[in-house]
Amino acid sequence: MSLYTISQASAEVSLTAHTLRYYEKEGLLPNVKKDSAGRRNYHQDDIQRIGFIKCLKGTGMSLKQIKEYGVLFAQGKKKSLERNNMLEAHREKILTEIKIQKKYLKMIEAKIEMRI
Amino acid sequence: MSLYTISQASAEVSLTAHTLRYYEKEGLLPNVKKDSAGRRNYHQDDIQRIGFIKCLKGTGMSLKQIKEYGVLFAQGKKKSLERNNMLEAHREKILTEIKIQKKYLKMIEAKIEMRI
DNA sequence: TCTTGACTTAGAGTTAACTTTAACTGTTAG
DNA sequence: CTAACAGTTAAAGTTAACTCTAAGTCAAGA
Repeated sequence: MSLYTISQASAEVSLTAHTLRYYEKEGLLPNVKKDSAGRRNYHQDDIQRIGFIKCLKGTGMSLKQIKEYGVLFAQGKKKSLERNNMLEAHREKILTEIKIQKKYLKMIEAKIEMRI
Repeated sequence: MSLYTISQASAEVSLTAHTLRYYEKEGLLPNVKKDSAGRRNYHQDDIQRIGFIKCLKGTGMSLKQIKEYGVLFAQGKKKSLERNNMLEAHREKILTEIKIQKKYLKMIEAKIEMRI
C-alpha cells in the first residue's frame, strides 16, 4: 500500500510535520487523504509531489509560485502548455543562476590563489 | 582620482544608497572616506570590495559571515590562513550547491519532456 | 490505563536583509 | 536662492518561510 504517517513522511522528505501541515494549509499540497480518525495518510504520489516542491523551492521558486504551478497541475491537460511554459522559464532562470554561480566561484578561487 | 559619490557608487554596483549605508553601519564596509562636508567618497578599492561582498552574498554567504571575513581581512597577513580556510570552505559549499542545482535542473527538464 | 502520536484553530514569534519613515541639518551647482 | 544631493539617528515596517505556543481533543497499541 505504501502509506506514510505524517512522521514517516516527514522523515522521508526531510521536512518537519509542522512544515508539511503548513504546506498543506498554504495550498501547496492539496488532497492529502486522511484516515477515519482524521490522521494524514501520505501516498507515494504525495511523497513524489513533495520531492518536486523541494526541487522547485531549492532552485529559488517561491512557495507562492509553486502553488500557482500546483493550481495549473490540478487543471490537468488543458493547462499543460502553461505549465510547461512556467517550467521552461524556470529552467532558464536556473541555467542563468548556475552561470552566475560559476562566475562567482572563479572570483573566489582567484582570491584563494592570491594567498594574501 | 576615481572617486565616487554615494549615488555614483550605487549606480556602479547596483545597490541603493540606502543599502550602501546599511552595509557600512553593519560593519561590512569599514573605512569609507568622507569629504570635508561629511559626504562619502567611494574609492576604487571600496567598489571592488563591494563587488566581492556581492559575490559572497550571491553565493549564499550571510552578511554576518561576510562581516567576519572582513574582520579577518582587516587583520592582514597574520589572518590570511583563516581567511583562506573560510574561502575554501565556501568554495566547497558552492561546488555542492552547483551539483544540487544541476540535479534539480535535470528533474525539471525531465518534467518538461513528459509533456503531460 | 497510559503513553504516544496524531489532530485542530488561531495567533504570536523568528530571522535575514533590507526598506521606509520621521524629522531634521548641511552643502553645492545653476 | 533654491533644488538636488548629501548627511544623521532611531525606530518601525516588510517579506518569506517557517516555527512555536496554547489549549485543547482523539485514537490506538503495550
